[in-house]
Amino acid sequence: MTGDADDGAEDDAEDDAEDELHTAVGTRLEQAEGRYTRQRRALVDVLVGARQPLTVEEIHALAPGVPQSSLYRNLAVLEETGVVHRFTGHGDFARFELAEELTGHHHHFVCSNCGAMTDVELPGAVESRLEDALAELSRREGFTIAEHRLDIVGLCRSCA
Amino acid sequence: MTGDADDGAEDDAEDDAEDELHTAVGTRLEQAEGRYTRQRRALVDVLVGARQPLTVEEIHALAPGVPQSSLYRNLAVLEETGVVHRFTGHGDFARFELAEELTGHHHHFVCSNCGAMTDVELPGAVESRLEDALAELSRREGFTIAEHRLDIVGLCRSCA
DNA sequence: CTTCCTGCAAAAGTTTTGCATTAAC
DNA sequence: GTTAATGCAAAACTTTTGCAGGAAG
Repeated sequence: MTGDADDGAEDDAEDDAEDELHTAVGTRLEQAEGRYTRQRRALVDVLVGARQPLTVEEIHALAPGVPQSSLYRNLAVLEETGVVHRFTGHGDFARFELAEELTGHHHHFVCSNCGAMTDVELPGAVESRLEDALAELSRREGFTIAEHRLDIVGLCRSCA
Repeated sequence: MTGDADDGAEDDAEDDAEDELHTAVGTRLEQAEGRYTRQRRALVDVLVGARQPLTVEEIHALAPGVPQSSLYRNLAVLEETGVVHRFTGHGDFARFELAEELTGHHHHFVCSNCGAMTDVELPGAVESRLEDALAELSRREGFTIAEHRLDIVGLCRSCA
C-alpha cells in the first residue's frame, strides 16, 4: 500500500485532509446536539470520494445497506448542520455536495445531455473580479449578497 | 428610440417588443407543428409581464381559468420549442422564464429567505471577461460550452 | 437510562398521463 | 374534416413523516 512514492504521498495527504474533515463535521454535529453515527460518516465519505454533486440514487448505490429514508433524513441533518449543500440540478433530482466551507469555493460543469456535474475552479483573477462586480451590483440594488453559484452548461467530453 | 422620455413612448416601445415576441414564438411553434393557442399566448404574456422567473403556482394565479395540467403541458411544449426555460430554484419548485434568446442574457438575485428571484445584468466588461475565462477553461477541460448561469444568493431588500 | 437514530411502510407534495371532448388550422 | 389542444381525474414520481425497535452517549 505504501508502494510508490508519489501516489503514497498523495494518499497520505488526502487521508490527513479527510481526517480533518471528519473532525470538523463531528464538531458541527456536536454543536447541533447530533451524533456522528456510522451512517453519517459513510455519507460524508461518499461525498468526499465523489468530488462532484451526487443524486440520492447515486449516493444510495455508493452507500450499500442504507435505506432511502435514512439517506434523506441524514442528508437533511447534514444540510441543517451546514455540512452538505443541497440543490436541484438539471433533471429535477436533488443533488448533494459537501459545503463550500469544507471543500473550498468552486463552480460546476453541467452536461445537458447526460446530466453529469463536475467541479471546476475559476482562475483567481477572474473570480475576484467577478466578486467585486457582484458586490458593486448588489450594493446598488439593495441586495445583501451571501454567495454566488455559477453553472457552465454544455456537453461533457463523452457526450460531445 | 424616438427620443421622447415619457411613459406613452415607453409603452409603445414595449408593445412593439411584445408583438415581435409573439411573432417569434408563433414562428417557433409553427416550425414544431404546434399551434399558438389562446392559452399559450396567455402564458407568454404572463412571463413577459413578470420580468422574473415564476413558479407554477404564481403562473396559475396570473393565468385565471387555466387548469394546472394544461399549464404544465403548455409549459412543457414551450420549453421544447425553446420559448421558455425551466429550472428548479430554491425550495424545490420548478420555475419558468422566457428563454434568453428572446429576452437577452441575464442572471438572478435569489433571496435565501423568501425565495424571490429577480433578473439582473452584469456590466458588459465583467460579463465578457467571464465568458473569455469560461471559454478558456472549457477548452482545457474538453467541455463544449453552450451557456452559463449565475445565481447571486443572499437577502433581498425586504428580507435584509 | 435517556435521548437520538434507524428502518419500514404509508403519506404528502409536485408533476405527468389516459381518455373523452373541444378548438385550431 | 383532420389533427392537435384541453380538462378532469387518476397515476407516477421524488421526498417526507409516524411509529416501534435499536444504538449512542
